[in-house]
Amino acid sequence: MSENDDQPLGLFQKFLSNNRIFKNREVLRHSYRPQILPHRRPQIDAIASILAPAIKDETPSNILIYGKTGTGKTACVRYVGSELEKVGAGVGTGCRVVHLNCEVIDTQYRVLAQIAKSLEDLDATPSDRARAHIPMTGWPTDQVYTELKNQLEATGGVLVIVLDEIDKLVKKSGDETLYNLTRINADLQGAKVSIIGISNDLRFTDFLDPRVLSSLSEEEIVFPPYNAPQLCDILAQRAEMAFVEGSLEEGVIPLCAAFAAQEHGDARRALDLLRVSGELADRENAEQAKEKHVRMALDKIETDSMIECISTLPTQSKVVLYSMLLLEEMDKKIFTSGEVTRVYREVSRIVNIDPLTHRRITDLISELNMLGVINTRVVSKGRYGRTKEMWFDSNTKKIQEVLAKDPRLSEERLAQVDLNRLKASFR
DNA sequence: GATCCACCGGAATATAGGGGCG
DNA sequence: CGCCCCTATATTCCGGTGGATC
Repeated sequence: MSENDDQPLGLFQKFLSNNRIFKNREVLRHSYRPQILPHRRPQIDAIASILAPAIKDETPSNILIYGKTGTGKTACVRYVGSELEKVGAGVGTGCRVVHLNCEVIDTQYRVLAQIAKSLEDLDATPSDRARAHIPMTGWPTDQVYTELKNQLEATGGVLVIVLDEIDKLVKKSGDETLYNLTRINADLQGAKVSIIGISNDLRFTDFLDPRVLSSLSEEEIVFPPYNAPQLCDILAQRAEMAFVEGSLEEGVIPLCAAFAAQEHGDARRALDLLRVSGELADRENAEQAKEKHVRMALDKIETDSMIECISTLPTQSKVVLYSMLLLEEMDKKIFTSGEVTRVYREVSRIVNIDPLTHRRITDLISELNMLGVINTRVVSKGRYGRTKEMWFDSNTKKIQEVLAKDPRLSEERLAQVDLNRLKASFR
């Protein structure tokens, strides 16, 4: 590690010379958009033919797209969208596409504001630039709505609004946004709006008003999960660009594909596996990425994402999580929300934090469950009530380490928690 | 079977903090 | 500044309930 310290550049020398594994690692990132999307021709054609009327300045049908994560939904829509914009510009009609990720932009206000903002960014003319743009907060929502309509009328043409992860939007703030958006055409003279909704959840339409649903799902397209051979094709295509020739052991790609196929055919996952496998091989100066690196990568990806997830938790959630760790330490492998709350109250006193109510804690517990940090299930214990049970299934050591990094949960403070007294109160 | 515990989880409401506008 | 709007977090209230025990 330190033999070349006396040479100039010594520290980074080996990184410069070492390109035994990767040729171009960027190709393996999610953000990279390949020109060819293998095994998605039918879906691309379907989207394109539905959107085609936009070129003739007619309103395309709204589309709902279903498919699990990593099945290429976003990539395909982006691809068709950019082609449409290109062709539209050539013919001289105004076709514009706005892409929103509803996981981030999850309220009606933000959706409307973001659409308007994207439009401003697209229309580069100075007069539009000069117009007062919509603040990210502050206005009444219907004012934003009116302003958006004005912007649309000003430029005319067809606007395709892509609502990625639309199920998140509906779950967090209901279908009012969609109701307004699907009706916006009725209020417009010169401009036309068409909506593409992308959803991971097949059943999210249960939450929708039937009128919204029928309007939104004039067309439906399903993206099936990739199977292992298809994933192999995708990986092979990228690997050719990303890896130095011969730096991949033969079995590596099929193995990555197989792992990812087990997990609902997630191409993103497969690419992560391949990239991390390469990185691990690179780091240990191996000639080739081998199958063992894939297995190491599988493990690394899992723990890395968990560490990231836990360390960015709000303090209160960390305290709740810590309380669960204490219970685990007391040899309670499964514990109820009531127990967690009791331990939590004790911990919150020592850590000097305002204690939350039980109700709030159940919400935090549910969040931890959604994040996959713990597992929960609701069980009835007959006469002894109904409660939510939870347990860890990954290594608690790592969680402990990550939590300890938070200054408010430092070792010294937590040493004050009287385990024995707590334990006694559960007998 | 009927009962009834200990909590679940929806809804309404409060609080604090971001901001615009006149 | 006061007034309004939006969001996130949290509290209060409460109807609802699965199934072991009576």
